[in-house]
Amino acid sequence: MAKDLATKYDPVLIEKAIFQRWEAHDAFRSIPDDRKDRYVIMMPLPNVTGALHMGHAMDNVMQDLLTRWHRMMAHNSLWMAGTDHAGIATQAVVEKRLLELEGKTRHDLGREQLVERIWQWKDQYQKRIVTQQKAMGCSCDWDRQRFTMDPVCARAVTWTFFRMFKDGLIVQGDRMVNWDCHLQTAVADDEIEHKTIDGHFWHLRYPVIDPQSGEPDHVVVATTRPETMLGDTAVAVHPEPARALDELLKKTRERLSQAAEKHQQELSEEVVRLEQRIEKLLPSLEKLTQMARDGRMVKLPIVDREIPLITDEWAKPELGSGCVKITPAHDPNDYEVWQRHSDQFDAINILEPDGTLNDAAGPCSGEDRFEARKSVISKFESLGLLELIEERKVEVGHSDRSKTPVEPYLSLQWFVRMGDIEGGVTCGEGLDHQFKTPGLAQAAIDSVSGWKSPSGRSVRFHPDPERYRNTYINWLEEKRDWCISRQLWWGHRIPIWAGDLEEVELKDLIDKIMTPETEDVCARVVTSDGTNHLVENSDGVPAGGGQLLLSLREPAIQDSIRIIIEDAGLQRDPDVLDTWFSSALWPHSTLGWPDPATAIVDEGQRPLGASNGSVDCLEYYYPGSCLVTGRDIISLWVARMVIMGLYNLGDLPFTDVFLHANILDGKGERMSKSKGNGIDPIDIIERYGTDAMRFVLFEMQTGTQDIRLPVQAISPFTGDVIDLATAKHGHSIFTYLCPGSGKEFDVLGTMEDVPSAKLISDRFDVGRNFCNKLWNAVRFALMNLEGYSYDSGCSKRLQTEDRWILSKLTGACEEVSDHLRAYNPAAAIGSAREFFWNELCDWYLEAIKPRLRDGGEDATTAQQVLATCLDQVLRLLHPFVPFITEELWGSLREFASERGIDQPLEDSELLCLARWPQPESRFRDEELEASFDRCRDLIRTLRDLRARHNVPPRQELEVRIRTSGTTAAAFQSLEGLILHLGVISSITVGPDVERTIDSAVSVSGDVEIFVPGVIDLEKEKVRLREQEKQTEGRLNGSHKKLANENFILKAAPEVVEREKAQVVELEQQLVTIRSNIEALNADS
RNA sequence: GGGCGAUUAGCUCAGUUGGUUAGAGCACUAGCUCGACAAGCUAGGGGUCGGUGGUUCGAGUCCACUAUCGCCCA
Repeated sequence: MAKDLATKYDPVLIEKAIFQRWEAHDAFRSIPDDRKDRYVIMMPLPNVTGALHMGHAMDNVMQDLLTRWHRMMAHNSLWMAGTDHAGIATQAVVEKRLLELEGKTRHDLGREQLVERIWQWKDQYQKRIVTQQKAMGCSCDWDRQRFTMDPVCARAVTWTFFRMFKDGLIVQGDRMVNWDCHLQTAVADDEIEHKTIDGHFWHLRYPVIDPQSGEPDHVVVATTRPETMLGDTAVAVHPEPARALDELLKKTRERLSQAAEKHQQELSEEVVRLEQRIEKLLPSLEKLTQMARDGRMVKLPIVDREIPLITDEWAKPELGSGCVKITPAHDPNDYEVWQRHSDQFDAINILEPDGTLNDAAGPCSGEDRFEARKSVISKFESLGLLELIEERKVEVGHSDRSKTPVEPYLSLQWFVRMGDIEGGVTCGEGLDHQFKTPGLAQAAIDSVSGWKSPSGRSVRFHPDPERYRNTYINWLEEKRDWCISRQLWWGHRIPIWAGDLEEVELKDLIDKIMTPETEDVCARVVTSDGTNHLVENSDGVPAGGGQLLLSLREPAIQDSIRIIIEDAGLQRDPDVLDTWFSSALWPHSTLGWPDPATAIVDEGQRPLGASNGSVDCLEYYYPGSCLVTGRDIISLWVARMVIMGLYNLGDLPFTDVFLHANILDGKGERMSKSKGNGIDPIDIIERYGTDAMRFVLFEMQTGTQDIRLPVQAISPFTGDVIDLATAKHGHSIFTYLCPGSGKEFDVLGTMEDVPSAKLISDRFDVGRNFCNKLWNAVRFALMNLEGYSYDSGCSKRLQTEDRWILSKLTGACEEVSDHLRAYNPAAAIGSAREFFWNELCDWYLEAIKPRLRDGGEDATTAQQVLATCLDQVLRLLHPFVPFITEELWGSLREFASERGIDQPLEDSELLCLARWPQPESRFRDEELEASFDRCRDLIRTLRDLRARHNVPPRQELEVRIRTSGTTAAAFQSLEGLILHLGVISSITVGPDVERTIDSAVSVSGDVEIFVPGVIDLEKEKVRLREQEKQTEGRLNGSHKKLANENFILKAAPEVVEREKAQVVELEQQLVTIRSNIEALNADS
C-alpha cells in the first residue's frame, strides 16, 4: 500500500539494494553491437595515493550524468573506470609510512620490496576508491576497469615508447631538476615548499687575469650559496649597461608619476638610487662590458680555474656590482645563460646525488654541501678575497617529501620531442588513414584549430570553447620538450638497456638479437661525436662503436632477450616514466591497443577482442566522445592524450572536453587531500544520501566558475558543528581545536592518537529536501492511484489544468535536453526542479485534489495525467538522482503499469535503461500557459491581500474583478481553479464590475480586484499610494527616454515601440490607482 | 615576471547578442498542523552589481585603469 511508504525519504534503506539491482541486471555493461550511436567516456583516473574527496565526486557525477543520459537515449554507452599509479605521490606516501612506522628508508628495503609494498597500498586504495564511486552511483562498466600498471596498459606503454624511440622522438639530454639529496630523486616543481629563512649574501672577489691599464684587478660577485662557486664557469656583465639603466630609470619615473601615495616615497628613493648609480658606477660597468668583449678571463679561487668574462642580460646593472657568477649545473637561471653561450664555456657538476661534493670541487671534494659552504668562506677569508657579508632573508626551496633543502641539479633525462621535426612525424603508422604532421605539439594545436582528423573529428572545449582553447594552445605553442624520466622505483621502468661497446662487440650483439624478422628490438648507437644512429643490422654499426641504446617493445619477450644483452654488459635504465606518459595513453590502452585480441585482461573481465560477430573494443569504442575533467590539467593531460591518440591511432581520443568547476573550501582554497580540507563524499552520503549530494553538485555546476563549499566538522567531543573556515588549527594542518572543549580533533581520520571528526556541509540540505519532496509527491500520487487503469481515450476528457501541465511538461523536456547539450547541468536540473516542484507540485497537484476526492471519470483522467507526468519526471531526473528515481519508478510501475495519454509510453523494468523523454509538441499550448499565468497572478494577489489583512487562509472570500478582453476570458475559463486554489466563495468578472464600499482593493496591470468585507482602509490607502509613487517613477523614466531625440533615432524600433506601449499601460494603471485612492478617500 | 579568470542580496551562485522593475536557493520576518511533504505550505523584507574613468540614447553586461582573490606557466 502506498500509505505504508514512510513520510520521510530514507536513502540508507534503498541505495545499496538499488545498486545491487543494477549490477544484477548488468545494466552498465558495454559491449560492441550493431548500434551506430555510441558514447564513450574515459574516466580521469583518480590516483591511488588516497581516498576521493568532493572534487573527485564532482568529476565523477558529471560523467555519470552524461553517461546515464546517453544510455537512456539508447546509445551504446561505455564509461571506462580505472586508477592511476601516480608515481611520486604514491611512492612518497608509502615511503613516509615506512619511515614513520618501521624507521626504514627505501634503501633499507630495496627496489623490489618497496615496489611490493606499494602494490599492497594500491590494492587497498583502489578498493576504497571503487567503493566510493559505487556509493556515488557511478554507472561505469565495472567489468572493464583498468590500472595504469596492469598488463594491458603496460604493454601500450612499452609499445609507444618503442615506436617513439625508433622514430627519433625520444631522446636523452641534460636538464636542470630540483634534486632532493635526502631521498635522492628529482622532485616536481609543485612538490616544493618555499621557505624564507635568515641567510647571508656573500660578496666574493675573483681576480682578473692580466688586467690592462685602467682595468680593475678583480670583479665582485655575490651569492647566497658560496659553495656553488666551485662549479662556476663564467662571470657575466650586462651587454649594454647604459641603455639598461636608462630604460629602468625612465620606467621608474613614469611609475612614480602615476603612483598611489603610499608607493611614492619608495619609488622616488629608487629614482635617486638609479641616478646615483648612473653617475658613479656606470663607467666601471661599461669598462667591464668592454673587458668581456675583449675576451678577458678571471681566475676562480680555490680551484684555480680560468673562466671567461661574458656579456648577458641576466647580469643586472642595477644590482650589486653588476657582475654575476654563472654556475650552469646548479642554478636554473645560469643554466639558461649557458644555453645562450654554450660555445664559450662548459657546465661543471660539483654535486654527488647524496649532496656531497665530487672531484670537480677540488680541495672541497667529499664534503657535504653545507660543510663546503663554511670551508669556501674561510678559504676566501684567508685569501683576502671576501669583500662583504650581508644579512639577508633568503628563499629556500624545501622538498615537500623530505623537508630538506632541494638543490638545482643538472642531470641526464629522457625527453619526448614536441617541436617540429625534419621530415615530420607519421601518425597512425601502418593504418590506412596514416598521415604526417610537422611535430607532436603542432598536431595537438591543429586538432583544435579547424583541422579535421581522417574520420572528420576535431576537439572542442565546453562550456567556454574559446577561453580554454587559448589556454591549451598557449601551452602547446612553446613546443617544449617533455621530460619523461623520473628517478623513482614505482612506475613503468624505461624500456631501455644501455652500455658502451666496441665496434666488434656491437656487431656481435646486434647479430645475436636482430634478425630481419625481429620487430621488437630497436637499436640506436651514440658515437663519441654525439651523433645518434638508428641501427637495423650489424652492417649499420658505426665505426669505432659507441654507446648502444636498446629499446624492447614487447614485455612478454623482454625476459629472453634481456639475458643476452645483460650478459653483453648492457644495463637497464634505472628510471621510470612520468605518470602522465601512461595516462596519456589511457583512451586507447584501456581498449587493448596495440592488439585487443591478445590483451591480457584480469580474471573474470570481458575480453577486449572481437566476439559474437562484433568488432573488437578498440575499433568500436575508439575514438571516444567526451572527456570530463577540471581545467588544471589541460596541459598536463588533455593535450598529451590528444598527442598520443593521434600518434598511435591517427585519430582523436575525444571530440568534446567538458571542463567542470573545482570545489573550494570555505576560505576559497582548492580542496585537496594534502591540504586536509577535503570532504570524503561518503561522509556526505551517510548524512544526506547520495542523491542529495549529487543534486547539489549539479546545481553548483553552472560554468567553469569554481565553487565554494563551506565545510563544518562535528566535534567528536561535544557534537557541536564547527565551521572550519574560521576554526583554529591544532598541531598540524589536519587538526583543529574544538571551541567548546578546547580539545584537538582530526579531519582526515589518519591520525592515530587524535579523535577524528565527521565533516559536513549544510549546503546539502537542499538536496535532501528535494529528495524528500520527490518521495512525497510520488507517495501522494500512489495514494490516489487506486483503481487506476490506462485509457487511450483520455485525451478527449482533458481539463484545462491537465492540458496546462502537459504543455509545461513538454517545455521541461525540451529545456532539460537543451541545457544538457550545452553542458550546463545547473540549468538542466533547475528546469527539471522548476517543473516538478513549482508547477507539478505547487499547482497541478493542488488543482486536481478536488477531482481526485470526488472520483468519477474526471478523477480517472487526472490520475492518468498525473501518472504520465511522474513517469516523465522520474525519467528526466534519473541521470541526476538515480537511486530515488529508480526506487520510485518501481513503485509507480506497480500502481500504474501503463502510463501515457493517447498512447502508452515505452516501458522498461529498470529506469536506468528506460527511454529519455521526448517532447510532445502537440501538447504545447502557449496561449493556455499565458492564461494560466494570469490566473496564478490573480491567486497570488489574493493570497497577498489575505496576508495583509490577516484573513485566515481557510476563510472563503468573495471576489469582484473589473477587467475585460483576454484577461476576463482567462479568468472565466479557469473559474473553478480560482475558486478552489484561492479559497473563494464566488467570483464576478466583467468590465463594469464596481467596487463595493467595504472592499479592499488591489490593482495589477489592467485588473482591479475588489474583495468585499475586508476593510482596513488606512492600510489600503498607504499601499495604493506607494504603488502610485512607484508607477509615477517608472512613467517618468519612460517619458524621459521618449523625450530624448537620440533614443528615438538610434534605438531599435521595437525597443522604442515597447517603451511607448509601456507609457500607455502605465498611464492607464496610474489612472486606475488614483481613482481607487479617491474612492477610498470618499469612503472614509 | 607572463597568461587566464573572478568580484552581483547576510551566504552559495545565475544573469545569453548592451534595452521593461537585476533573479534562484539557503538564511531572515510574519502567518499556516487544510488527508503527500514542517526536510512542508503561503506571503514578505533585503542588492547605488569591488572602485574610478570612458564608449553609448541607454552599461551588471563593452573598453581602460585600479584594488582584492584564485588558477596555470616561468
